[in-house]
Amino acid sequence: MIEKLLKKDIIEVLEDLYGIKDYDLQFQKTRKEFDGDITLVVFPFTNFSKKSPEETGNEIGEILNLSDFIYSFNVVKGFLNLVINDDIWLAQLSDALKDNSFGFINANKEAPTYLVEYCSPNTNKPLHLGHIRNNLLGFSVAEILKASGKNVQKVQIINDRGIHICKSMIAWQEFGNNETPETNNIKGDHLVGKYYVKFDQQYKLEVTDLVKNGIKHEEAEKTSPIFIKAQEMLLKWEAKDPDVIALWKKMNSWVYQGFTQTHKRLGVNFDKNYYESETYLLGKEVVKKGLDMKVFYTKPDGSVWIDLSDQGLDEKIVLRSDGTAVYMTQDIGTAIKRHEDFNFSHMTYTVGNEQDYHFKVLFLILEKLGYSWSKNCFHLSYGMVDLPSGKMKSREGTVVDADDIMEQMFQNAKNIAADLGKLDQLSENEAQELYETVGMGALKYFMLKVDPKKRMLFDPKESIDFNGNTGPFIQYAYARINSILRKNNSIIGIDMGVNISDKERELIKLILEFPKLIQESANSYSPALVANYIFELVKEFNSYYQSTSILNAESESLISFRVALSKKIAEIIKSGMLLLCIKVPQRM
RNA sequence: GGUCUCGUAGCUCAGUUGGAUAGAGCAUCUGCCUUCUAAGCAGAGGGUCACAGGUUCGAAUCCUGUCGAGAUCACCA
Repeated sequence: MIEKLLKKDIIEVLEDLYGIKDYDLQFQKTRKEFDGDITLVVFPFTNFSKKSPEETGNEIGEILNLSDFIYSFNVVKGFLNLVINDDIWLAQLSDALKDNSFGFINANKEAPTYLVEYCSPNTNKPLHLGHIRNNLLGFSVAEILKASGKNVQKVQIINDRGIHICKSMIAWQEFGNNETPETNNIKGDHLVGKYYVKFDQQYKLEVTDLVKNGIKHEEAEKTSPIFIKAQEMLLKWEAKDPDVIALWKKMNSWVYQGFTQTHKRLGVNFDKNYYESETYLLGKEVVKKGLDMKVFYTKPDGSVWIDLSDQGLDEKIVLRSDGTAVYMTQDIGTAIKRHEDFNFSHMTYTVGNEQDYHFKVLFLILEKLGYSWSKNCFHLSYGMVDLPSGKMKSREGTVVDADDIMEQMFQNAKNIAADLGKLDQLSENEAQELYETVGMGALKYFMLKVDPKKRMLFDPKESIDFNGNTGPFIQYAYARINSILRKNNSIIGIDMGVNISDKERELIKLILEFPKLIQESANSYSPALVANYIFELVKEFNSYYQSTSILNAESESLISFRVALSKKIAEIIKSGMLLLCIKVPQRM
């Protein structure tokens, strides 16, 4: 905000002094070790001024210093450090205080619609830590986009059909003894996952047996009885066999109950679900159209392909020789359907970076088919969550289960609270709620503070931290401010004559960055920017809190100013953390 | 092998279109609760930004190459 005001003045000065027009100014925050608030980089002007960087900086500074904004200036090497007048900061803070949704832009009807897809699970096993990253990223990006003034729809596509679910179904039929979530008190998605594992075990046994009997390994993998049964079941499903469909519906409903529970605890939600069983046939029509347009071509065996070698990519199949759809076909169809459903301007797919290639191809195909909105489709490609031993592998039992880790975080929060003797003032219900808030806060912040693009490491042996750059650290600061506000919440308004300290000035500057930060994290689809910003704000506040008494300040106007400053910071912490799907406690 | 991504302190990570002496947290060590909540604060040590060139006033950031890690290149999803 301040930059905008300054910009006008500086551009004038540059034109008067050196005849420079419309130069793209480079501002940066003045580093802590120097005196000043905003720094203008003057190196680029030396070409025009024909003087040293120092002289150039001084020349510009002298004239700017006449302005009301500037209190003083200094030049170090090629950097012109500007000290802004305190009443400017106070006025800006005062404006921010009046704004109840500071930093947030409400989307009106004309605002563009952004679709955000995330989660998109298979229905044959429960969610794991990787899904937690996916869900949190997708949800958070959606919230950040909303905050930046977009209309947002959260969607997922549920991969509810195919050979994988048939494997669970067959294994349940063969070994399940009619076990249900109710009879054995097991969460539905875990129950179905159990039979998916059971299938795999049985399959391996059978393959081993066949190999012992002299059959080649490759052959054995294709002829094992249980594998054949699964394939037959898939065919029956596609033929809409009533018994198979009934079983399929029953087992999927178990899974959905489980997913709903997990999503609820995680705190994420969706505006619309797409089911692959309903969309897997979409796209075939489009392939025909694409053939007419000569975007695709047919091979002798009848399969349909696209040649992307001129874009540096390969040939890619879009329809099997038997005429059935592949993943790509469905995704083409689903994308088009979504555009019909929502007329979105942008669509984001939150999917791991192992599918980078797939989405590159998908967007290219949509473009070649003439869907101009394809250029606004974005693959939010995030890195895998790895264990110290490498990738999580369900077959090796190294998968970190989503429900387990959430429960573990709750227990950790409870234990730590007990160690710290925090239990006294709270009722049992309040205490339970607090453990949940803090435990989940630690987990979610841990996942979101890392740049989405980067792969991240999770070590199950070392539990997630509660100190330092963590969710609970931030929540604690919020609770402390709340404690102050419970004692004094009377803000008379900012006295413009109040003297502010360096720390207070730094805090005001940080507060004023919040609106821009939301826009930046929306533009870069990065909740990590929000996380790191809140951390910086809280760190600065904690230092201030420790060194400065808020309620015992020397004068009424100073108390009022400090309470107002703290309150605004608490508001930003709360609204910022909500963008990360993290709640903040009143006490902790 | 082709394509893509990544490599910053012992560990986990920041570092906005190239800018000043590369920053946090954890871990280690030293202090601070009679004062608004110590899940906190203040401080110390810890670096060849993988390596080598190049571009320029200036490079962790851009380009090229080398090494290392990962992903992907299926009539799987």
